[in-house]
Amino acid sequence: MTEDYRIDNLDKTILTALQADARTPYAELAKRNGVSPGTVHVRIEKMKQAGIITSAQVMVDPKKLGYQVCCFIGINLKTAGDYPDVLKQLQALPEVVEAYYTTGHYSIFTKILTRNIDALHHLLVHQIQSIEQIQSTETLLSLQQPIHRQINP
Amino acid sequence: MTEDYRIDNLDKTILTALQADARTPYAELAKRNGVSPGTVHVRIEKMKQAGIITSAQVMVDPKKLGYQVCCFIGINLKTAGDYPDVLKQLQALPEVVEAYYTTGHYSIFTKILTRNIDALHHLLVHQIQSIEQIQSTETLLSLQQPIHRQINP
DNA sequence: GATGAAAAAATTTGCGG
DNA sequence: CCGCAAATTTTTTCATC
Repeated sequence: MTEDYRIDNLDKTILTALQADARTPYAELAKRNGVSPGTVHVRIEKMKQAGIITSAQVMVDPKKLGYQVCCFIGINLKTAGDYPDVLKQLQALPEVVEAYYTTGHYSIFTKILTRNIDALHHLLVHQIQSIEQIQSTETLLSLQQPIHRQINP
Repeated sequence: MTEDYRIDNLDKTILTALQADARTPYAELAKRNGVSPGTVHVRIEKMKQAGIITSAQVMVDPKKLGYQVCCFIGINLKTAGDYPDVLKQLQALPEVVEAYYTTGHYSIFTKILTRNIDALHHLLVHQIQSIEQIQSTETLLSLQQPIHRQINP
């Protein structure tokens, strides 16, 4: 989290493996790379310190939790300066899983998960479009997500 | 990965903790919930079996790896039927970290990470717009991502 | 910096309630 | 289905190269 650090090849292979499976044993990573588990440990700690590794998260399948609908909502504000205030209100909606401040068509671009279409409708009308600083919204419904991966170190 | 499973309150608190930190010790989760580490283990295995937990991933900060630019590219196809073929070509581009098949403005909606604006320009012109089944694209540049979280179980 | 073995910690298993 | 505790595996440390 502190200093910069330029990763080498060993770091890269370790990182790639951990991006796929955060619980790959250090001994396994060590063997694959012809180094000792101690070295693997040191490298991982350095990448954490450098802020390259931000966290280890268990990933869930939203559908299996009952969140069947995925969509993007592009938002346009009445006034650009209202951005921080609107953001705060979006933050309070747990269905808003991502938000981006963007140039182009929209001021704010969000990714949304809801249990079903009714819930999306309700969220859109009663929680989002009712935010007074919002001028207009546009919804893109996702039918499928064929690509879902992390960047290659 | 096999059968359905309706999660209860204990599963929920375990899952929420692991979404934030996949390496929270089972003993810690057990203490927080007043159960034994063995029980925590059983619950986690069940959620894995049910496909609720899909993986544990180390998350990286793309900027720290030199990927300074994040954007979305909406793609329109000449013919809707070209979708599988175009997808295959997008899959081959590691900068395309997410792709969605969407209704609305675009046929395919992608999230892209590149090292800098020049790299984005190159990717757009020489790798994406040069795919012959693509009719048009629209780029939304992300300046900031103020919300980034997982769905609440 | 890296090693490798020893120490500490966490996970997994299986018996019994 | 849960808890306990033993057995196993993994992580972490540290003296040494």
